[in-house]
Amino acid sequence: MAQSKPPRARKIEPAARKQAILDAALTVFSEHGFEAARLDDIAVRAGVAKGTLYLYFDDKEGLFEEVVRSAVNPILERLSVLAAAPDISADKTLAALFSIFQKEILGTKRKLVIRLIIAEGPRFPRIAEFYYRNVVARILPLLAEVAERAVGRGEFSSDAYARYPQLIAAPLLLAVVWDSLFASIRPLDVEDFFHAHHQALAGQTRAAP
Amino acid sequence: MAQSKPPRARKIEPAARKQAILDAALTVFSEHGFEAARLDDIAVRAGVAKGTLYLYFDDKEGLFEEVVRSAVNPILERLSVLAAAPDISADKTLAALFSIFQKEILGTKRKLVIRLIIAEGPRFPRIAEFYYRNVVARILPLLAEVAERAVGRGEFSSDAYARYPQLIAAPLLLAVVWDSLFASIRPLDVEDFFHAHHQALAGQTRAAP
Amino acid sequence: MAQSKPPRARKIEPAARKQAILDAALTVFSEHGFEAARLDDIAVRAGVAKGTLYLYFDDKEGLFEEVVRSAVNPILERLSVLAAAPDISADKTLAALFSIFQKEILGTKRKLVIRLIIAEGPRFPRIAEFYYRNVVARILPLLAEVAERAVGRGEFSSDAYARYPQLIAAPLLLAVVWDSLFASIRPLDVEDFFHAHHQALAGQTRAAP
Amino acid sequence: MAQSKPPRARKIEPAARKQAILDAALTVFSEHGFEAARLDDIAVRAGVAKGTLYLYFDDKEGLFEEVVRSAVNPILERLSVLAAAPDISADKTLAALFSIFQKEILGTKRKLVIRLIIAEGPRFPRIAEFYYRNVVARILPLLAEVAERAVGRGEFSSDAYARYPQLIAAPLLLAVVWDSLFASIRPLDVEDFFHAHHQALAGQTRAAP
DNA sequence: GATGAATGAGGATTCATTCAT
DNA sequence: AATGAATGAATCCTCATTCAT
Repeated sequence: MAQSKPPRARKIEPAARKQAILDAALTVFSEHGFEAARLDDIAVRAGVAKGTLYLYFDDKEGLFEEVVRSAVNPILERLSVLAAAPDISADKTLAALFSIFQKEILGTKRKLVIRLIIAEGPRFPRIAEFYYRNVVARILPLLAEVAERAVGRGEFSSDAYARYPQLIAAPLLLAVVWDSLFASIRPLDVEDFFHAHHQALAGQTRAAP
Repeated sequence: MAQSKPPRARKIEPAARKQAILDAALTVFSEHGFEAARLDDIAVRAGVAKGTLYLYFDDKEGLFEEVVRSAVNPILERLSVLAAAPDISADKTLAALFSIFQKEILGTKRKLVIRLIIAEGPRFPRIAEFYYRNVVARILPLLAEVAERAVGRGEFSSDAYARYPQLIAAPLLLAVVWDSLFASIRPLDVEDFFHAHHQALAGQTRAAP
Repeated sequence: MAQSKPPRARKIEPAARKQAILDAALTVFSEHGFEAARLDDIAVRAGVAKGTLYLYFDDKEGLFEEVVRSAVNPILERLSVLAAAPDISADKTLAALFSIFQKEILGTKRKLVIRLIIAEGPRFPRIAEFYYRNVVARILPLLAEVAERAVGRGEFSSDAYARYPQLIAAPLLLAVVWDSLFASIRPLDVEDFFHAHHQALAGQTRAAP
Repeated sequence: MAQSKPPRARKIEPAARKQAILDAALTVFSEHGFEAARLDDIAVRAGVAKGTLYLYFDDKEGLFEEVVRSAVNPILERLSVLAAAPDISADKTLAALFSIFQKEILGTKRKLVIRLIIAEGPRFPRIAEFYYRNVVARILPLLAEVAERAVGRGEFSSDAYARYPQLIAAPLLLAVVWDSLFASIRPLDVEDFFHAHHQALAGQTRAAP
């Protein structure tokens, strides 16, 4: 009866397995929120046993925090692209910003992360702080700088944008929230919306048709 | 040390009792989210027994929905004030809007409701729709009208605000979210922020100091 | 504004009110069993407030016991009729027994009491004992006496009935149980069933058609 | 005095564990009825944790139904034995029937199931129907057949038993009910009782002593 | 006496976490 | 390392009972 062991499923890279769990967790946390999310669902969706989760993460909270952290990383990378080319016109920078945001955030599951942070942030101060330090505190100065130059060149209609770059980002936030709450009631044409925002920033008026 | 139980609460106006429960529920739901909120906590905070909650509400969901509905009502009332005086200048209308928002929303627990809706809306479509129909769908046309007139009079720098009144509201949303997430890390001077937003809308630049 | 008090609902006899409660309780206990029966339902059905139940009965158990006791009383009365005329033929006595049982028990809510006793008796030993002393211990000797005379006269096919009068009563019990469990699946023609039982007791065979 | 928790139960055959739960549940349901039975008690008696019950059964109702079904199965098996030998005399068949009933039902916890069905059947129509289809509807034709042959051979005193085989079974039911209600007040000598029933069926009279 | 709002103990069920395999 | 059966703390909800009116 000597028989070699059945060909065991190809060894899965631990890193890949961890990523599979994070992906599954992002989906489930987004759908149900932190409390209502069930580790069982995450395990099933990731194709692992429930106990396996604990080999990669301390507990439900730890998993949640890593979900957010890991989903934020790609955002950081895109930011550095913007940051690396600060000399181009405000026009181009904004176009890039909106385009990146639309393709890399609204068009992916990462928009779920933003809603997760808004929804669960107050109960996870570490998450809120992490997000502030790594995203908010890095993008706002960038936007402020762009706005300052734009004001100097007359590209922006008001220097308020330089003092409060949040004004530039606010419609992006609104788009995310609108999409999660009202998409099925009244969809938002994000591209046109961002375009209008861009016009407003520049103080332009659309040519009469 | 036998201490007699506290005497049963004297006759309390049922409406007052219901309101006490709603107040307590708003606080607890806001602090913990729908799932993590414990009815026990709500009961204690409202000064009633657990079972009493069920005399006033069907179940946890029913209580949650009424919390949102009842907190939205005052907003509706303030809106009708704005709606009733549409002929004044955009300047004054915006000033009133920002003032009302700051005093009646950000300055009260009602800001918690907005965050609750963002956080739990996707899992309570009825809530999201209720909020859309009763608040969003009523305030946006109002803002659009103000913007249109303002554009006609040259008060606004771009007609984009007339097409997308969400652009006027977006900073208000950001203020709520910022307050709930980052207030302790970096507070936002809301008054100044709204003032800057007002300037941006008008395409004005602050006079050099 | 001197006005005589509104004509208050005619004072209800306390006895009548108590009976109304007992009637309602019998129905509800029968439908749901002791544990699952809700005092709220009983109160509503009796047309009184929940607290009123406690003016007439100690608690749920006390109410249950009185329901059974009071429903058993009429049975006792009918028994004494049978007992009072012991000299008639077994034939007539049995006919009277079956008729009474059918009309006064199976045809009324009292059949529910028998099932209640079977169902709840083990948890209410006082009830079981009460029923034994007041019904079983009184009817069985009666049946035994009838059987003895019937055997003497050759009216019964076996003296086993005199030793175990339960054999005479067993089909009555079966009829009650069958009715409560299987009536909707396969109804039992009780009249014919009792007639057959009567024949069996007498050792008779139905004439070929 | 810190005492370590008892070591988690060693690997137990799942089937055995399920059976242990069913056994415990039968006992507890019988003692208290469906509603009053506490799952806690069942779990403790079965030597498992509360949550473990839900690994094997959907909920309290599901557990209850399986208790009945699984306790009925052995009855069915005994029935098939009787059914397999239909050619022997009525005398022997009845003797076997009474003997099986006494040993396998009255002598075991299965008698509790019969009372459970009587007590809870009306609120569990599925249970009542299951019992009717699998036990009642199978045993009655068997008894009818036995009775018919017995009548033909002159072994039974009346053909009523062939028309209503329930008359043969009624004393068995009575024995179960008597045992559960009156055993402690006045025990029933079941063996003698069944013997008397047998005599009555045959129309025999006990020889004078 | 009657009422019914209020109470709070009790129990079914869920699910994060553990650990023997 | 991976599994998933087992655990039991936690929580929603019910309902018998009380008591101020």
